[in-house]
Amino acid sequence: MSVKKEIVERVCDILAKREWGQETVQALSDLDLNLSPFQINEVLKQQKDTERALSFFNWAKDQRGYKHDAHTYTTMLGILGRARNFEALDCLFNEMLREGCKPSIVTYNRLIHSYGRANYLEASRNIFNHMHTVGCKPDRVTYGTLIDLHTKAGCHDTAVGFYDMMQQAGYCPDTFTYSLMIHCFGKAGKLTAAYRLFCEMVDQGYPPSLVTYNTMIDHFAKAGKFDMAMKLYNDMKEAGYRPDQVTYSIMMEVLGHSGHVEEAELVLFEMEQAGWTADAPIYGLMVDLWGKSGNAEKAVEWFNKMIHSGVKANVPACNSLLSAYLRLNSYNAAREVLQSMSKWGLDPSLQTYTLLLSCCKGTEQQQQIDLMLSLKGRIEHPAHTFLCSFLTSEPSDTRSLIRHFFDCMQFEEQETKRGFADSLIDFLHDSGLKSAAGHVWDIVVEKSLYPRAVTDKTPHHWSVNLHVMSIGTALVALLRTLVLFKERMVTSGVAPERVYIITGWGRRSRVAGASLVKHAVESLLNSLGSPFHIDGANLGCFVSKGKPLFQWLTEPQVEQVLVF
DNA sequence: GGATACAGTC
Repeated sequence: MSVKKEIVERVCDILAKREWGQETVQALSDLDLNLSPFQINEVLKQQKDTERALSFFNWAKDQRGYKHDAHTYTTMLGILGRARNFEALDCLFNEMLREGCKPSIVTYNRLIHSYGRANYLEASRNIFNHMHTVGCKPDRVTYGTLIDLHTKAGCHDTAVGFYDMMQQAGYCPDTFTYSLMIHCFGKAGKLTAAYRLFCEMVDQGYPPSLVTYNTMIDHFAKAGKFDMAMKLYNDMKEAGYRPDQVTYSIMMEVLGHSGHVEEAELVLFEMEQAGWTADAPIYGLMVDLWGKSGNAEKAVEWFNKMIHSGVKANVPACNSLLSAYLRLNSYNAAREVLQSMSKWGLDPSLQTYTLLLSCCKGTEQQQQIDLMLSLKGRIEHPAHTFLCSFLTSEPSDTRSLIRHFFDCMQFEEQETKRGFADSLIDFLHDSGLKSAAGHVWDIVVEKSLYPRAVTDKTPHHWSVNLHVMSIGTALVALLRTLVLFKERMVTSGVAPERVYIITGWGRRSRVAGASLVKHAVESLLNSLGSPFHIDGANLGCFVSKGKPLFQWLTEPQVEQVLVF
């Protein structure tokens, strides 16, 4: 081992031994070394604990003749970003500038990533714009990071915008960026565009990576195009890739969701034969698949298999098991899952609470309601505190309460927050608390949790997309959006040519052709005598023209329904 | 020497 490497290891050992303190400082100075920024950086990279990393970083700063460089600052900024300590991160970045250390492209890329992963997307875009003003030219990684962040937030159009910008800036897409965009189009439901890019990358001489194959296979499979998924799976093997855990997970999920959970089990065994070991997420997937198929015995069997194989249960796996029991109204078993979680030191997540909330619906037996409430009350999650204060608050306080709660949930994934919001709105709507449900909808729109729900295809075509929502959320969203459309028409004085209400026709529901959302929307529209109708081949889409729509919206009995 | 992607709770 080189002397340089040995020094780095000795420093790491000292740091790992104890909490940062006087003893650490003494031990470091006993080494009597003049560490270079390179070595400091190597040490920093190995630090898992943010506080310790920062103490070491500050200690280094005080060493005689030492000065941090762009690499060490960047690494430290990355560590703070990962810990979501933005106060310290801003402070350190300012210090970097003050010290005359010029941020590099990597520094900016890390900042963009740090803010974006914490859902501060606007801050990410501001940094991107700031780069231009200081003459730092964004590179492929910058664009790739922004594409990924916006894809994850569901802002697919913005992601495409960054892809176009990247090409205008003179960068051709590479394997990495192609994979990102294929994922983006797939997530946006544009399978054809995704596959077109896949073919384009091959034509351009960029070989698809294992990740590209996995992504494309997943999107084909989720869209029900199993022949294409299978073809790519074979192509992938022909290209010399061996399926990895992700490939196997994708296959298992597809099989499970199309009613072939036993085949999914076989894939897991095949995966083990191929030398991979099942981890908590893979076991969790089996628990989930059996649970969703209504077989709680098999779900718990796999859960126990996980424990016995020495894999520690994680929160998602527990949620899957909990969900399996709740689905069958087995509240005592559900309670035991919650107790086990607490015993294992696993904190219930927002999803745990969402599951319990979704179960509070459609129950008329007082005994079941009581059981549910006792389960929910057991959970120490901010969501429970929020819901309790929300249900008892003065109407004038509700909006600020909701806003504050979602502010506290800043770091949760969009999808998770959307799931909670959906259950909450559905629950409130179902309980007859329409006005409260409307407030929640307004705030989640304000927080961009449904970036694709209300869109304008062109200035003359407006649409609202309800097809992934629960019934209650879809109805609340529809009424609120109609109010919005009406206000737009009033202020602009212009009526759009077409207005679309997209409900889906049930492709995603268990029984094809039976969309509960569509039926609920249809009855509401019919009961109010609306001008919306099914037009053309899309059975899940209601259409109307702007002018008759405006007239209808101003009818007194309609206005009455819209005010809540 | 420092930075980016795929599956898995709903």
